[in-house]
Amino acid sequence: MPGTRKAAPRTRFAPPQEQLEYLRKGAVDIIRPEDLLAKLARSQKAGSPLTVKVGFDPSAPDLHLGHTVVLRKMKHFQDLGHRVVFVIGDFTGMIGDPTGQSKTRPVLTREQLLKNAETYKRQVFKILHPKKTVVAFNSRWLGKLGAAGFIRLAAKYTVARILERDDFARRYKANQPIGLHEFLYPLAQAYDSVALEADVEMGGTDQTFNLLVGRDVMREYGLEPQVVLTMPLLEGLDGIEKMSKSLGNYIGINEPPREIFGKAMSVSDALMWRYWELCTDLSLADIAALHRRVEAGELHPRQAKADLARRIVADYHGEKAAGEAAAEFDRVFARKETPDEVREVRLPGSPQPLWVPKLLVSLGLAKSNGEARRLIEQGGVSLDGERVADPAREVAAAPGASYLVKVGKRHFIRARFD
RNA sequence: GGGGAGAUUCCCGAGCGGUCAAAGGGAGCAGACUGUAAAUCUGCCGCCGUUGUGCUUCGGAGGUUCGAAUCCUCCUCUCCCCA
Repeated sequence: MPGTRKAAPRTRFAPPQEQLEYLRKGAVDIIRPEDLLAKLARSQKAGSPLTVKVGFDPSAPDLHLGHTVVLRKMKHFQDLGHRVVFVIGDFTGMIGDPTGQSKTRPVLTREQLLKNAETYKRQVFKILHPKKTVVAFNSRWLGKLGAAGFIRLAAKYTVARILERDDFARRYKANQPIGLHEFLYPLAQAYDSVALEADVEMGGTDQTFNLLVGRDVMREYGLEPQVVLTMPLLEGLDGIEKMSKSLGNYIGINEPPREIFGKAMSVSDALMWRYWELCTDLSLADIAALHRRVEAGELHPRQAKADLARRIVADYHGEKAAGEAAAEFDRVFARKETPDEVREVRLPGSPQPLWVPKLLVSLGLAKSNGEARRLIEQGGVSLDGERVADPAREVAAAPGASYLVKVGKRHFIRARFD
């Protein structure tokens, strides 16, 4: 939508070349660097910022470390004085990004949307500058497009070009279904760039195709193509798949400090360097130095990892919480003691004794009596620090009774009977 | 519109009338080891407190059979080839 761009007060910008170097750090690819340089130069001359756009899916407002890789780069743009637009894809969310097989998504109500947007903001502003960030919903312009407008948009691209997208190509070859509407996703996203007259669009490397379509479509609408900047995808805790909520290999930035710490500690030694690089602000040179010290045996890898975990927690919960999480971790795992704070669950008391598997199920530590039983048989359950050996074991459940239940290495719950 | 192939437990994938709660792999969980891990090894991995000639599951609904994931009919969905 032309005219969206507000006339910003003249700002002083760093030399274009310097800005480019700063933005390059950590980026996988910039298409094309010379275009970016030209835009930066023009922006500096005019004293007006570039518009940098990044889109986010509205249905999953729980941000994890993987998202922060791009967010950090957005912040770099803000640091340089540019205008960052955080696009919430409420319209495109109806389609669902074809990246990976997405299931049919529920259409969100207006209320849910606003709620999700709030959740987003709360998390995103742990990294981005609140005042320097524009939040926009893409239904604002895509919703107005109408059927005719959409057809005009679709006419600007060809099936063959869409099929170039490796995700589509792969599915097509593998005889897997591709919904027609999925073809529209990249186009709708591209139209966001048209509406915002984006100078730069950023995303993970898996977004490369979508981002490039943006360039083509902008050209079709007579606009200067955006520069595309891609950031690496952070591997999840398993070190293989990309971090994602559905794979369960993520660290959510809203998770409690000790969860974040524990999860960060669980990454492999090799992967830890990747996290240092993509999830902290430590410079590449400093990370390399750290790496050398570990290689030389001067620094124990565990220590390096603990420092990493601590930094990550500190970013989202502050230094104090990070220190506590570290101490807690040490206590529970290194010294195998009980955490100082254990979640307490209240259960209705009864004069009848309670079968331990049932106790585990009502505490949510097992899905069925059978599973609970197996856990006991495998020696994974202890009560008040004592391993439960007998799956038939019963326990008094009179009001006032209380047990410290431990399942596996790190699930502690205090059960208290009322 | 015509012809063909297919839908199996979280995922991939075997099974093709009983011996199937269903091979194998992956994921997950527990135990051992450790530096928290990773790697490795071991065990578990539908439900049921009496573990059984028990119950529920193999896209959906019926049917054949003493007996069906396996055969038949219809339906839904997917893919391929032809038009």
